[in-house]
Amino acid sequence: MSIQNRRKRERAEREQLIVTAARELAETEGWDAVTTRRLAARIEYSQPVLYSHFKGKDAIMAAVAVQGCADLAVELRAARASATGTREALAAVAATYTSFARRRPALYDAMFTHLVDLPFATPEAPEALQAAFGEILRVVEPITGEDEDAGVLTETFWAALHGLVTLMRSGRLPEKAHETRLTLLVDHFSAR
Amino acid sequence: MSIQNRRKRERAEREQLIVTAARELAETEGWDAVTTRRLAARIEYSQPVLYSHFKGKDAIMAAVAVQGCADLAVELRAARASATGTREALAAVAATYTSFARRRPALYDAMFTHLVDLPFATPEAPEALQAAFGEILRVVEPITGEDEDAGVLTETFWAALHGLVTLMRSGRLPEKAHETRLTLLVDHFSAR
DNA sequence: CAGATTGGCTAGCGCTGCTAGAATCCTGAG
DNA sequence: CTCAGGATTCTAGCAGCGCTAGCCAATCTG
Repeated sequence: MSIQNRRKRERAEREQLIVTAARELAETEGWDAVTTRRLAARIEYSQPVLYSHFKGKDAIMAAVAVQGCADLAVELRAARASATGTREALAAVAATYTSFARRRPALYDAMFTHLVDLPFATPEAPEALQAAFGEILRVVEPITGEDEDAGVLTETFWAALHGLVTLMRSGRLPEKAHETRLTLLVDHFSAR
Repeated sequence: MSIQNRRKRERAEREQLIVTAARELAETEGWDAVTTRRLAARIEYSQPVLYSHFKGKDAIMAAVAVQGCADLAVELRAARASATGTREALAAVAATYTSFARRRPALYDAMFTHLVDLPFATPEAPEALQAAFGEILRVVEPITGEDEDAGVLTETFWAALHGLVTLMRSGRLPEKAHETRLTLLVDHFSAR
């Protein structure tokens, strides 16, 4: 019995090792550098071992994405907690969100840009993902109008943040005016 | 002289053929299906011919993207022209923008999602790109506040649209509430 | 200790973007 | 009309990709 337990534990550890290695490699050299060969070399196993844990490269990215969601949720929660007013909380969460995306671009891409077959807007979505969304929801709720749906408004606000981040990161929006754009967005959402 | 002219013309025609074939292939089967081999077969030339016109696959995508911008600019202009009030114009352009992205996802990706080394927020940006941005700018200008910059506000509004589109297309936002989100966005930007 | 089973590895498939060098075609001079 | 020279296009191949079939060794079971 205990032997199987140890085996299972070792497997889980190795799986975590893969996810961590993939994240680190992606964060330092970008996702293009995360090839199955390099990843296998990094964890000091052969390629096929990866496939005994994950269906394919996309599944590994998905696993990294889920962990990223947890990280993001933690940061957003802290931002929300440290802000006082409703508008301040919205601004703080927005700033933290975009900051996260800029500090950890590879992680952000795995979470929200790359095509990963994760369930998103359903109850089956990973817990960490729902937690991150929930943090945004909590600061959007207070600025939701009578005839508005807080969930849908949160989606809209989130999308706006996502757009700002991705367009800026790909060089389509100048970095210079980022703060201004963020302020404009928060203004237009919190003003009544 | 005339012979060189003919050659130049034929070269230009072939280049256009490549761009068109790439766009068609991408629109019917996605960018993953646009390999240099398939593209070469489609235009009935060998692979290296592509590289005598473009630096690489990315450059071909960039060329497709520029044409796509022209298409988008035309649609946005029509939408703007057919709307009456300021809020209606904003809503019409927003709806047309998201509609374009949903109708022609591959084209949209080449323009705004994929990494293409096109100059964007500079005077060197392709004319078609500036035209498309200008169309959005023109409907945002009237809703710009006293202490706001129309250009930056346009960037913000555009980013919001982009975020809505990309998150929805990747399955991260439910398609169902799209219209509602669009309305919310336009409301919050046009309301004073 | 012998046999069954699990698990990892080697090797390889079909594909990718891209390119060096051979082959072919066209042009313009004699 | 012929033919060298230059431009142009093609064949063939490189290195690397994601992924997998099948072998081999270590481990567990009776």
